[in-house]
Amino acid sequence: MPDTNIAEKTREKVLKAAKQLGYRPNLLARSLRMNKSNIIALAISYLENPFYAQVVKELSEQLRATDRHILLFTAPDDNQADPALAKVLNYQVDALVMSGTKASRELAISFKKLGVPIVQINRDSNYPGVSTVQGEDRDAGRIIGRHLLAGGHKRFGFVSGIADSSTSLFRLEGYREYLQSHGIDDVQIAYGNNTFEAAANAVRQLLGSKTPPDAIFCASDYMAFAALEVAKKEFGLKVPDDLSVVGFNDVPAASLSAHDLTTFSQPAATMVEKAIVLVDQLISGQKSRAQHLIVKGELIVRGSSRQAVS
Amino acid sequence: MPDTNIAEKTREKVLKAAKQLGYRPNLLARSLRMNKSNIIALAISYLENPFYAQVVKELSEQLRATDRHILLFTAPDDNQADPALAKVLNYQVDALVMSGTKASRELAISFKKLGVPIVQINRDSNYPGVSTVQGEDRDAGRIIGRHLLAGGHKRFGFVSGIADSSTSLFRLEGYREYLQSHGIDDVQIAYGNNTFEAAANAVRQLLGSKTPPDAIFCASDYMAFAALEVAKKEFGLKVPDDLSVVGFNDVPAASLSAHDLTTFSQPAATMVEKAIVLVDQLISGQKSRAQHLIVKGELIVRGSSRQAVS
DNA sequence: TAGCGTTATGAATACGTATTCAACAATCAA
DNA sequence: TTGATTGTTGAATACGTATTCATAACGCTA
Repeated sequence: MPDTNIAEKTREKVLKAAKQLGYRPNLLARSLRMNKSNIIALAISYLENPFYAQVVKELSEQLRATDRHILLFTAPDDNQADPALAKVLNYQVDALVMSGTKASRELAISFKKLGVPIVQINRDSNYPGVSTVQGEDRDAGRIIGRHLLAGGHKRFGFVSGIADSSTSLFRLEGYREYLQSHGIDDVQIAYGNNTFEAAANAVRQLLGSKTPPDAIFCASDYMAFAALEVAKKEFGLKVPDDLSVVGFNDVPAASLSAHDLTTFSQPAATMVEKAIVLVDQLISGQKSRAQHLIVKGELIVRGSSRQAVS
Repeated sequence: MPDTNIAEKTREKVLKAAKQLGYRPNLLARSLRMNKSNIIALAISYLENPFYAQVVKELSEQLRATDRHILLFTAPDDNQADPALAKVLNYQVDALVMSGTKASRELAISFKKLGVPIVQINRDSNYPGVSTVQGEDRDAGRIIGRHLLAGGHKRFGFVSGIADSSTSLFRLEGYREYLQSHGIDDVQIAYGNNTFEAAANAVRQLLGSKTPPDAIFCASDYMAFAALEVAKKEFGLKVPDDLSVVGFNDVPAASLSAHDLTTFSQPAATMVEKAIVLVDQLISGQKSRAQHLIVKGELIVRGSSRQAVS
């Protein structure tokens, strides 16, 4: 280990070089030489949804501690990350973190071949080399089902994200499962695709049906805001008297009295923290196989859902 | 120009190399050689404010058209971008775009020395080599002053961002100027520092005073949401009967009936578009001096402010 | 003075790309 | 056939860094 050497001379040099000559190490050259860029690619969708904005913020801030930075890729939605990511590998990034979107199997395999770990936040995956950090989707669905059933609701709706999004599917499964085991077989489903407008349309569809639900579980707070808007403004419904609305994520805005949204929490900061731990373990070779973590949350009951009468 | 050559052979090579060998050009090596990375640094604050999230999204998407990507730096607030940016220059980025934060004079000079253009979105600067894209801050302040005065208000408040933030200062100046020219000398100012909690405290301070304002102009929609929350929930005020609240940006959520916020629009997409034009002109040497652009907006009157009686 | 271990210093190499230059083959005109 | 022109190819170089290897300096002992 030839690195614990002279003190005075090195100090002199460092001082001279750094200050006097204004020396700036070229990080690109270093990366080229070291085969390590200290750059993490982040592929993300739905930045207008505060949950994902939080993910960006947290990842950037937490990564700063180790002098790493984010190369940002935005994807249109869950299934269209690949085109944006076509050239990620060319940047020699140390890892790829994805949130609100996912990699195709082919892309996952390309990454695996090159030894670049992929960690997905808030999406499932069983592709080789893809690790995940998820919330308690299925359990949360059950808990929300229980909460709504206990509130005396009769007809249940669900506003999903993109149809094949794992998070939406798991949440729906838990929801359905609980209701089914209590004699409710019918859950009306509409697709909000994680955008405000599509979610508003989905709610219009649900509430405009012959037997509109009196309880709607939305797969994200962001879509739940659209639900509240449409229900109150367009259908003149009182929340929670005529309709209960439940969201997911516990985004800060959910606690505003203007929304007062019942929701299931999913702490972005914690999820990002775990994702970074995974990235580090996978880069260092400490773990070689893909890991799958769950971050716990809890039901936050607020005014948008009718309470159980006891 | 020796680039329009053989067709068959090149095709063969490309096909062989690209597909068969899985060749991936190393963008870092290319950048090193070309002295051009196709990477734009983005320094941004307040990602929890949807306006800035929009900026990130727009910049990323618009940059994709030219195959450039964002290296992301998040700063705690207006005045603390420098530490985060300490090593930007080492990445050989082609330009630095800043929004919601600004560079120090020293940093600006470092960038100028190295020929790396800086473009600030939504912040002013007269530092050498720093271009800006701003909204109509001063005019907007005047227009909001006129709107509120016409609404019959008597006591005027202002919730500012960080004290020395140029946008807040300009907006306040226009606001004050209009009111002053109509005989109102007193504007009560409190500092919300662009965070929700600080804005809530600022509003508590304003509304808790002996002569609380009946009109509050907040320097951002995000802070205006805090104002609405505090006014309604903690002070039991009716908006706009007891208090009018006006924001700035016309963030999508402002149009929700839950907020129904009167505001002055500032289109993020357009601002980003102009910023990219500036970046391109400055990189190509088409323009050498710093440029300063204004993007127009308009007053969007909604239910959070009392209307003029005619 | 030669020999030894420690430590500093200098030169060389490689990372993967783009550019440049020289060499070479092929085509065509004289 | 020769010369000129054009097109094609290969080798060399440079970008800025980290590593490696060899050399040189130093203090000490035999």
